[in-house]
Amino acid sequence: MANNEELFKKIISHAKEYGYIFPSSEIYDGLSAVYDYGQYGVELKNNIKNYWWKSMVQMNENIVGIDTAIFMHPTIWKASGHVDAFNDPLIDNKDSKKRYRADVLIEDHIAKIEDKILKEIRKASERFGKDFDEEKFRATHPRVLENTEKIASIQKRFNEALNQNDLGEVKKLIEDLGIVCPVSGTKNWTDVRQFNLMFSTQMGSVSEDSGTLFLRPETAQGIFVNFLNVQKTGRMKIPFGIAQIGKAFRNEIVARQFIFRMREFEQMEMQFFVPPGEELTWFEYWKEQRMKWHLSLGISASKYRWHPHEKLAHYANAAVDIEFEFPFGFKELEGIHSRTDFDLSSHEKFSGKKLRYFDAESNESYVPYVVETSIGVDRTFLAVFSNAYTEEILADGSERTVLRLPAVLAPIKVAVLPLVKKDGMPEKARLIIDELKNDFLCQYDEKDAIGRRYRRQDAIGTPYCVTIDNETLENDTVTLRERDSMLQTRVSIENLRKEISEGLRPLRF
RNA sequence: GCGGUAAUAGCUCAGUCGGUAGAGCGUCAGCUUCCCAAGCUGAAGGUCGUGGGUUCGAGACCCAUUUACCGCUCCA
Repeated sequence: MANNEELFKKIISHAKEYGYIFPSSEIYDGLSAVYDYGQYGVELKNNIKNYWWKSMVQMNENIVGIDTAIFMHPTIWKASGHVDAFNDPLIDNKDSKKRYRADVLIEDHIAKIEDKILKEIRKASERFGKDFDEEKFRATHPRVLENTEKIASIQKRFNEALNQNDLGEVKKLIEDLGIVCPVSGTKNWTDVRQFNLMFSTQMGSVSEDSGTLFLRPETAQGIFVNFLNVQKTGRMKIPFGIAQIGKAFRNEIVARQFIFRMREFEQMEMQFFVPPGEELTWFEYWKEQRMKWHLSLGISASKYRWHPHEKLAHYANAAVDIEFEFPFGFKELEGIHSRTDFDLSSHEKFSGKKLRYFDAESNESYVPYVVETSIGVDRTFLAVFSNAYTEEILADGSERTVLRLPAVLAPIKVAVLPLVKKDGMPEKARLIIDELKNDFLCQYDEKDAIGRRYRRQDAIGTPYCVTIDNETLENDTVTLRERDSMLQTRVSIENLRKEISEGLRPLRF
């Protein structure tokens, strides 16, 4: 584990040192959990997005893409459940320094009272044997009645406090109930504070007439609210999907682990609309498709695993994560959720607009069910990057740090290197770059010994180096050096583009 | 958000008892070099995270703050 921590630190500093990721606002001491992508980082990130987009929109006739605004009507977040579901009231115990969710503390307390009732029931059931009537017992036994009423009154008080956003009352409830911290055993509580996962901002230039908006915490809602627009203008027939790549914002309590959990991040989501009753079949289909996509990058299958959700979110009837083995352990990379008709139905309710699909074949109209695939761009970046980082010892005992990025995702595809900086080799190299730069992002380097230049390209993950030597000047052939194997082959300049293209082709899936 | 640790050149780090800042690597310029980093010469690069304080004098001591890491806490 200590080794992995070391490795993770090295990966982070490599990312910075080689222009992949910089801490945001670094010259002003940085901004917590916000990062900028550098000159190579942006290429890798764009390549990841492009690779995903093609796999969805280009490879599937029935999937189209959209790009919706980050600002959306505030009611959307009521409809989606984000306003209610993501306001966690938090409270700290001053002695143990432990933090709890206030609602969980109260629910635990209720559960304890519930236990007492169950104990009475068990005792009575043993006493009366098979004549025992639980319903009647619950309705008549004085102590059980008393506890049942207690639970009801706690729940009522708690719900009222939450509905009125009265956090003082929540704290008072905890104090009145005599709830103690399970660790310190004391009642020395801080005030209850609301933690809202969504960032808010003001629309309108004058503060008095401005309305509060949220920065979207997920891109999915932009798809749902455009369901009809896309379906009608694209003449889409169910089943069909809408894909989107875009930024989302969440006010995480603790945002750590580099770019794994950032406050501003980017998602690649696809919502697939299906007839009611077929959602679990499609859920299985997309599970399989998405795993194939990951494996097509050539990363070892052992780095991935499934994580089925036991506790489902308010909108889902099936959910599974694809987890990746990051240097800090297996963590969620992508989620595949069967979201039912929750979102579209909810938007029907809140907007008053019908969000239905008329199926001409079956002659019926229904609210489609949705299967979602949702993957983090930044997490995929981190997965690919951390998996690629390799320190190896070569046969001659020397060390090499190489980014074994999937070639299709590598920022620079080809480095063109004159073996020496004379005899017309630099000029020849420039001509070759002109040949290649339409198809591949190229880099020219003539500084330092050739070996050092190879290592520099290894460090940024360039899959191919083309080297111009004396022979090149005689017969128009160059050496093509492959990053991972370090093997060189002699290739004629006119075949270069073809050779490189083949090496950049991803595995089919 | 709480507790602990840390912050010196692009990177990794040294800096003695408090006396005006150093190395290696990297970068840049030039030389050399026909294929896998560490040949040669030269140069640039630091108000020591930031703000206060103690002191004749602070990179070092004290306080605050920011950021990162570790442990809690939270995570649709």
